[in-house]
This record gives sequence, structure tokens and C-alpha cells, in this order.
Amino acid sequence: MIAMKKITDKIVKPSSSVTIKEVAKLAGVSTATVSYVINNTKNVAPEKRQRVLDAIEQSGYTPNLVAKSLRVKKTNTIGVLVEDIMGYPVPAIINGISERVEKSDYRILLNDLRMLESLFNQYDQIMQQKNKINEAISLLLFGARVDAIIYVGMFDRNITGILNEINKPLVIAYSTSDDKNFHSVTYDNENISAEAVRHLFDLGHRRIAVITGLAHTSPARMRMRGIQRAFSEAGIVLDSALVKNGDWEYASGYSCMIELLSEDTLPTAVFAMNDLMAVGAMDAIGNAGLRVPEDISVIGFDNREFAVYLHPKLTTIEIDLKGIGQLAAETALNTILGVDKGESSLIIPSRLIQRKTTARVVTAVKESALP
Amino acid sequence: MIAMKKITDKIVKPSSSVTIKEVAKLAGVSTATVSYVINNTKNVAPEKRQRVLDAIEQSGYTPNLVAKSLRVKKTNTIGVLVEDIMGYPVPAIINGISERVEKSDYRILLNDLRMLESLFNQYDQIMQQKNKINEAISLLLFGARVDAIIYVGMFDRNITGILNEINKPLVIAYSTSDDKNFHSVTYDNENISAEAVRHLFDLGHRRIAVITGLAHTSPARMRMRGIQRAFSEAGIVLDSALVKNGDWEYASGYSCMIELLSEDTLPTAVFAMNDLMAVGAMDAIGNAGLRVPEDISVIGFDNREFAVYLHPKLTTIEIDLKGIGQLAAETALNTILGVDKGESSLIIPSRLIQRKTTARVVTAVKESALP
DNA sequence: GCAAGTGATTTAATCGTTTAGAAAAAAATA
DNA sequence: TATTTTTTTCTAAACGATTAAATCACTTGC
Repeated sequence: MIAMKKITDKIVKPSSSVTIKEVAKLAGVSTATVSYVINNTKNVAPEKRQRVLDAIEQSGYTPNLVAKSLRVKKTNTIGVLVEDIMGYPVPAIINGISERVEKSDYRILLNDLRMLESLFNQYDQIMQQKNKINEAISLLLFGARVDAIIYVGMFDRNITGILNEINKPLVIAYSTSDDKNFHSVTYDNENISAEAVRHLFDLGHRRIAVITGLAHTSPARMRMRGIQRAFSEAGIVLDSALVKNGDWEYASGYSCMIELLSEDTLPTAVFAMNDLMAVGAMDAIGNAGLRVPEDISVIGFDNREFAVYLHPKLTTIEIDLKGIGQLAAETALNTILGVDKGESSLIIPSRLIQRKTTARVVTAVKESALP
Repeated sequence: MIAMKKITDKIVKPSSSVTIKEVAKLAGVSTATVSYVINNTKNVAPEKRQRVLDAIEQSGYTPNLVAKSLRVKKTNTIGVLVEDIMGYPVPAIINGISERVEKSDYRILLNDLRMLESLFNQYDQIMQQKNKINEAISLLLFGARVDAIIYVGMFDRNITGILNEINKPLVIAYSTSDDKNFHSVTYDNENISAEAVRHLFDLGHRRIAVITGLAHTSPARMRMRGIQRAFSEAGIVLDSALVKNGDWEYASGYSCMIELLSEDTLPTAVFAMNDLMAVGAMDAIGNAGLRVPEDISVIGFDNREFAVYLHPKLTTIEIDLKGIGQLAAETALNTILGVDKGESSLIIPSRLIQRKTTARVVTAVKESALP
């Protein structure tokens, strides 16, 4: 039976219950000394240090970060607050955050905003009396004692209030709010939109239709502003009959395009405020017997994975989501360390990716006749 | 100047420094009493309870979860370990996890596996002497003292060892390992693959090609097993010349299809082991001047978002990723509570979504001539 | 009216670390 | 060698909660 002795016996199983005290006893030193060698925070005699290291090895000791956090009042944790983890920009941004954070000694506590309910259960006594959502967020944040917060999302929700109240480093990733009280890192929504329509101008397009996102949302407004600026800078007028309000979804892109196709004079190009609506528009165009880009050019926004699997491949705008995440994390860490005081508003450049859905206009108005 | 007094004065700013002790003093009771009302864990006289509640309100007190965790030796945190947060199945699974977890009083500590480096920095003294990756994971997990762990990923990495050593509830989501030592929740990889080829059989296909994923990976092997089983159950032989090894990427789907198209007799249908390769195959077919599904049927796997934006829309297999996440979280929570002892292997059913890339075979062999 | 019983409240120990400040040891100086 | 200085090590008090066990304040029964 001896032969069957488990081979795994040699593996030190971190029993999770061994504390610094036991290591100290094992090494014949005080807990302070053990702490000093673990954290490299004071000189300790070489032989003693080795004894401690051996004791740690032998006992399978793992520092209890919870206890440490309590003592030093610092969790080395960044709270990442997202509206919906699945939603389009979020995973890519988290990826960037995580990539930056991995290089530090911090960790990420992920908070889907729906998770709030959980706290109502636990602390219902308190909660009954409080302004629910605000206080719940604050409980989440202060309760877990994260060192900083990164908020990733659309910022549509009415959480500006509580976010303002937070006396911890806070950085908004992806979107901006109108009151710029905190760090934010975004992309150049307005500029890149302008660039997209300039691209269409360059190809000779003048009758350019726009399919917007939900009209009241901030990205939709900013993109519209960029579009309008490009038009006015070029001295061309944007025919308001050609702007249709979508809602970011495929179906709205389709139906808006149908509407546009029923006008007396067709647009020669369509700028959809995201790729989903762009696909919808392309399908509508195709179903109407017209071709992209020969009859109508289409340009999207987001450079979603599928953009390249469409026929033809979609010309669109790529936002550096990973870069946004990285910079947001960078900002958060810097603010924690105090090197980066005050608020800042960082903007990461986007780029237009010219693929196959935009082409030079052929039949349309003569260019020379225009301003 | 009085008129300019900030309006925000009335808002209680959780100063994050007020402790239970101060609340107690404010309410004129002991800290124990405060704790009892917060946690509803013992009777306290109504007037006193109210005094405590008021004191909490007034002071803007928020319980320090770190301190609580240390005391009760329970963090109410589930560690979610992922290989790559951006990678295809991960966000959807996390979504499911988070959706289930939100209904409890737990939180999620997200760990991208790349984050390990951070721990090397902090604890390099210890780390020098240890088997790096294993111990780093263990430090991460035991250090943060999570109550349970959910591992989301391909399980290709050599981490089975350390995962086996963990004496905490562990559930593997999405993939399974060969040694079934822990809870796992997966999908019916083999069965659904068999069903997919039966679907092709039903449509009259007999010459069915397969584009595999990376051949050594477990999902690729399981899917292959299902395919082979369907063939043998139907008494049809799978022409091994028709199975090509891809690597899950678009390009490999394309090139495998090119190879298949160069054979003397063409397949009438192709089963690609994921949607990415399916698109690649479709593009190859299209570029060869053939049509999907009239000439060759195509079936994918994953039901990626873009499947429905292709022309024609892709017939594929949908895995209930959210369901996997939810069940994984459920299992983890149950195991923490002790209601769900021992290991289990749960399997969530997938479904075949018939869209437009599969059609009845027309030209091919007479059905009646076959077994 | 008093002992016993019941229920509310408080006291104080505890969780596992870190870290001033005290003490001890070692090294430098006189 | 005796003293001072420097360096290493240890003692013990935090950090902010929870929770046995002790205490206190009432009832109740006899």
C-alpha cells in the first residue's frame, strides 16, 4: 500500500489558515520581522531573512490581503463600474484596463451596476431610509473600500450626483459628462465624425444622409455636431430631410434607409452613427435593388468585428477602446499615487478605416458647380 | 456672500472614515448594539434601533466590508478567473455570472490571468523560491481570500494542477477537463455536433466536409467525436479526405475551403467548427463562383452576433452562454453554503439555429441508393 | 418580597496584518 | 574598557468590524 501513497504529498497545499504568527514562531523571530522581509520594508540580517523565507516556504504561508488592507487602509483594488458587461464597448475597455493594471500591484473589482440589488438585501435596514441608488453605489464603493473607481459606460443614467460626491479618484472612461468635475478619457467623437464626412466630400458626395443614434444621447449629439461642422466648414448645406433618427439598432438602420429611399432625390452616401445601423442600411439598399457603393456609399462607426465580414467590407471608424482602458487605468493609478492631481480630460484619437463601402460618386451633380 | 453658500451642504458625504464606534457614541449605545441593528442579528429595543438608524443616517456611515471580512473570515466575493476578458465566450458568461450573483450578497473579483505579473512585483521575495504560475494563482486566490472561484476558459493552460490544490469551492465554466475533480458546467458539445450533422443528413447531404478547430484542443476533439458518432449511427462513412484542420480563425476557414474545392468531387456541405471559419469558408465558396447554399451548404458554431448579418444568414449552433454563467454562479453559491457538496458536471443544452446557409441537396447522389 | 428566569445591552476578545516606539545588539568612538 | 551611535529586533497598539460571555434590567412565580 505504501506504493500508492499519493504523489501529491510533496506539494505544499496553501492551507489558507497559516498566519504570519506561525511563520514567526517557525522561524524563531517576531511577526514584525516576518512582515519586514515580506514587504522588504526594513533591513533584516541575512541569516534571519533566510530562516523566514524557509519558514514561509515550508508552511505554505500566503499573506492575507484582507487583513493587510484593513491595517493600511488601502485595498489595492480599483473598482470598475459598468452598466452592462456584455454591451459593445465594455469588454474591450476592460481589457485595456486590465492590461494596464496587471503591471501594477492592483486588482480589479468588477461591478455590474445591476449588482446593486444585492446590497439592498444585505443592508435593508439602512437602505430603507436612503435615497436608494446613490447610497447603494456609495455603499458598494465605500464598503469595499476600493482605492479608485473607473466608470465605463454611457453616462445616461442619473448617477452624476453620487459620482460627484465620491471623494476618491474617479475616472470616466469612454463617455464624458457635461460637467467636467472628474478625470475622463474619451475619444474624439466630434472630430472623427467631421473627418468621416470630409472623406465623403472628397469622393464627391454632396447629398449625404445621416442615420443618427438615439437623438438625446451624448454620443449622438457630439457626432452630429462634428457632421454639421464639416458641412459648414465646407460651405455645403446639410439637407435636414436627409437626417433620420435611429436608435443604434440594426432595425432602425434598415427602416431609416427605407425612408430615405422613398425621397424624390436619393442621397449618394449615408453616414450611419454605428455599424449596426450601417448594416441595416446596407441591407435596405440591397433589397431595393441598389448597390453599395456604386449607387450609394455607406460609412459606419465602431469598426465592430463583423465589419470586415460584410460584402462589401464596411468603411467605418475605429475607436481605440483598449487604449481608452489603458489610459483610464493609468490615470486612476496616477491619481492614487498623487502624481496626477485635479481633473483632466484626455482624448484618444480615432481613425477612419477606408474599406469598400465608400466610393467616388459617379452620376451625381457636377463638382464644379458647387462651392 | 451668504447667498453663495454651496447648495450641496445638505448632502451627506460619506466621508468613509466614520466607523461603527462613532455611530455608537452618537446613538448612545455600544458598538455591539449598532452591529446588531445593521445585521439584524439580535433583538434590540425599538427606540434604540431608531436612534441607531438615525445616527447612521446623520453620520453617513458605511460599513467597512474589509473589516467585516477579516472578522468573519468570509469575503462574500467570488473570484472569476478568465484567460482573456475580450475573448469570445467570456463576456457573455461573465454576464450570466453577474446576473446570478447580483441576487445574492456577493461580489465579483475579476482576474484576468495576465494579471499575475502584478503579484510577482509585490511579493518577489517569496516568489523567487516558488513554482511561479501555480503559486501566483494561489497567492491571488488565497491572498484575496475569495469564497469561491469560477474559472472561465479553455482550460488549455497547464493550471489543472493548482486548481486541484485549491481547497475552496471551484467551478469550471464553459470547458471541462478530463479529470473531473471539480464542479463544471458546460454545454453538450458532442451531442449538438451530432445533431448538426444529422440536420445535414436530413437534407440529403452525404459528402460532408469538416473544418476543425485546433485539433488538439478539447472542444475540437469533442465536436469531432459527435460528428463521428452521427456518421456511424447513420451508417455513413466519413471521408477523411474531407476533414481539414483549421485553427478557429477566419483565414484558416478560407484556406481549408480552398483545399476542399480543389478535390475531385466537391462536398455538398461543410461543417465549420466555429462561425469565424464558417465565414471564411463561405467567402472561399463565393470567390470560387459557387453559391451558398445552392451548391454547398454551410453550418457554423457559436451563433456569433454577425451570423445574422451575413448573406445568406448563417445556420449555426447557439450555446447558452449566459445560462452557463448563471448556473456556474448558482453552483458556486450553493457550494459555499454547503448545500451542494461534492463534484458535479452540469450540461446546458445548446440548440441548432436553422437559417439560410443550409438547404436540401439537389444534384447529389440518390438518397434511395444509400443505407 | 425575593429568587429565578428572561431578554436586552455591554464588555472585551478576536480576525491577521503593519508599524511606531522600546529594547537589544552590534559597531564605532573615545 | 566604557560610552555613544547605529542597526536590528521585538513589543504591543492599532485597523473596524463581530460575537461569546458577562452584566444589567425587567418580569414572573411562589
